[in-house]
Amino acid sequence: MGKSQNKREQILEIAERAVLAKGFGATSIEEIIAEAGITKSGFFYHFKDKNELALALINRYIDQDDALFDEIFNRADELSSDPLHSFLIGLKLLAEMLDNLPEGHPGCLVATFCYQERLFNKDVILRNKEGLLSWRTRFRGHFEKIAEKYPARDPVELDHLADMLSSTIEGGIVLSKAMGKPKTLSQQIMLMRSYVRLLFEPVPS
Amino acid sequence: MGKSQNKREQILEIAERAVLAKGFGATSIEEIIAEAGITKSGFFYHFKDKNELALALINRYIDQDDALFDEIFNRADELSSDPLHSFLIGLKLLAEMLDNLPEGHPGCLVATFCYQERLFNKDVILRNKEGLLSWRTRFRGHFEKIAEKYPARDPVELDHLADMLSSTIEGGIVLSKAMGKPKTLSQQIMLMRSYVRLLFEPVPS
DNA sequence: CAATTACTGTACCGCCAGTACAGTAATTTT
DNA sequence: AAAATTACTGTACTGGCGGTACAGTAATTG
Repeated sequence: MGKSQNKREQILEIAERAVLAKGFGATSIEEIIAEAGITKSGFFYHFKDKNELALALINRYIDQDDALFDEIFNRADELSSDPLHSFLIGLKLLAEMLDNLPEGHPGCLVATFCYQERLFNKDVILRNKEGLLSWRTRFRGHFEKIAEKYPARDPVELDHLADMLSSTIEGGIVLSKAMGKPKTLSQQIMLMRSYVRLLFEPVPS
Repeated sequence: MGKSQNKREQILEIAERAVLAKGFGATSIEEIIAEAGITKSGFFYHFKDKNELALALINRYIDQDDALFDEIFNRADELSSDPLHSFLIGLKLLAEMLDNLPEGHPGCLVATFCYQERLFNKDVILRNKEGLLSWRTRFRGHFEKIAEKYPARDPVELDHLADMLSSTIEGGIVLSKAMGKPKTLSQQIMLMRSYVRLLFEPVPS
């Protein structure tokens, strides 16, 4: 290879930060290449147009998030073999991890992209949707095992419950960012955890 | 007055739709004036720059949302004088109302703006934050009355619980838009309703 | 030694935000 | 009836950006 090989990765990092702070349309290629120290030709060597950058950004984001959820819930499974308590531990680990980000959560690309859908082609929109669906499948798996062992105190659809975690994270990020309070996100996750406990944990009779 | 008087309002309507579909930075003044049938000078007569448009948009959005919450929760108060049941009715009315929007919720300006903060000046950011804080105060009022009468089954902060409704709405809108399923939003609100019931409603011993 | 990778450099087009300022038709105030 | 205000139109310009095109090049790989 020519030189760095990681210039592409650097572009993605810079672009993600800029897109989360200003939106995709307002992020200029010029500012990205200025910060990355490359020329415009260098950028268009890696991405044939801005939409290809968007696709690479969302793919990267979803892959990273998947890896993070794997790590957290695998760790939780090591700490308890009970599906309910393992999931509750996972939510706590998630909340703690998010609380330890000094600047708060930087923002979710899925959320920004859904608020700028007119800017993207079908591939990007589809990948965004797939990310959400994969998280639904993942979390639904947890709730299926929980509901098998513990009867729910209120009849709820497991798909909706699975979506609730994605929704809580998305909503929590919006409140955190808009109010300038990083802790808000973890507080919302802990509230959802409280709901899961009330819904499934047997009353200590 | 010159002619229409409502051109300003028309600009705001067109701009809001465009901003929710493409982001603020990607919404050009040219397209707004083209759709409104005015000239660029006409636009700059009403708003001295794009930031003033942003401020007018967020003010309008928050005012409309406040009016909507007033209507729904006043109506709920007419249907039950009990604070818990009145709030549960309000959540149901809200979910039903959102379900009856044929195209789904168009999106929340507070959410888009928080994902594009670098584009706005302090006034806009502040107004965005104030909107969220006013909803916290509003919903906290409901939870205070509920908690006074019914002991919570889990020790939770009322501010967090109040934020949970804003968070549920924001998260639900993101999922609805990204997945192309308008019903997701009302489903999430009904899940929050289920939580409030489990948290406060006495068990029928 | 040839091909590939990862770029640089130069030059250009058309669109858009924003500025400036002069003009005007209708309405309201005095 | 005259003056002022409101709500615009019209024209003309600057500078920045997305995107295209294409030629060149230094390092690495097969």
